[in-house]
Amino acid sequence: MIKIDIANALMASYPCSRATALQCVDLLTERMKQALLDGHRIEIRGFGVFEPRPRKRGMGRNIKTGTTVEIPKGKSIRFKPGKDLRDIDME
Amino acid sequence: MIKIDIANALMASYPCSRATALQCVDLLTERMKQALLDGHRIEIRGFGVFEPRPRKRGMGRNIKTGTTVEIPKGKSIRFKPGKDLRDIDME
DNA sequence: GTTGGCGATGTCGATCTTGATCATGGAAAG
DNA sequence: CTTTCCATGATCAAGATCGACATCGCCAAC
Repeated sequence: MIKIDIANALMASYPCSRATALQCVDLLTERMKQALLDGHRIEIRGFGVFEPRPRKRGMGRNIKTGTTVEIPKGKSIRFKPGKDLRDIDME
Repeated sequence: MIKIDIANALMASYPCSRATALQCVDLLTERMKQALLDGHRIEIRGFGVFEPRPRKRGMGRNIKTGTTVEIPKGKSIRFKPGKDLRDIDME
């Protein structure tokens, strides 16, 4: 599923042009992205929680060099699936 | 940031009632949730990728019992931040 | 059709995950 | 807007998983 599919889902419930639907999706993702970059946690009950976390790890590995490289950045976004998404049964 | 904040952001760009904005957000999250439960990967360039992954682990630990408990489930949703969200500098 | 974000690879250690419970607060109803 | 409801956070331990880097191919986005 890509952005267009989400837009189509929106169009199905709220009749509007595809361009409008895409802009809507883009707007929401952009807002969420900005909020995360701003360090805010996004919590959507029943879906999940996006949370910016400081990364404590400080090392990685480079294939070609084979040496341990330091990880300069110290943040990452963690997504914690909500109740509905955690209740997945393996098929 | 919670659902209402996202709805407000939508209302700011697309004048509509709060109820409509909330329904819109709820609709999108619901669609994404269903897609994930259906095993589909959701890829939004520049934001991130939601991907259902089979969990290979099969054990954990329970505090109260203090015993090793088996993890029955074998799936979880992984969110991989896109380029814009990975480029976070620690403040 | 063109651009460029994203996946996979390999290593190795820090991180995450699962479960149950109480408290907090997101979410929905009056 | 206020109140109620129930999902979510933290916790403990052990073990599996993720992550970063660089590059090419692929596909999302324009």
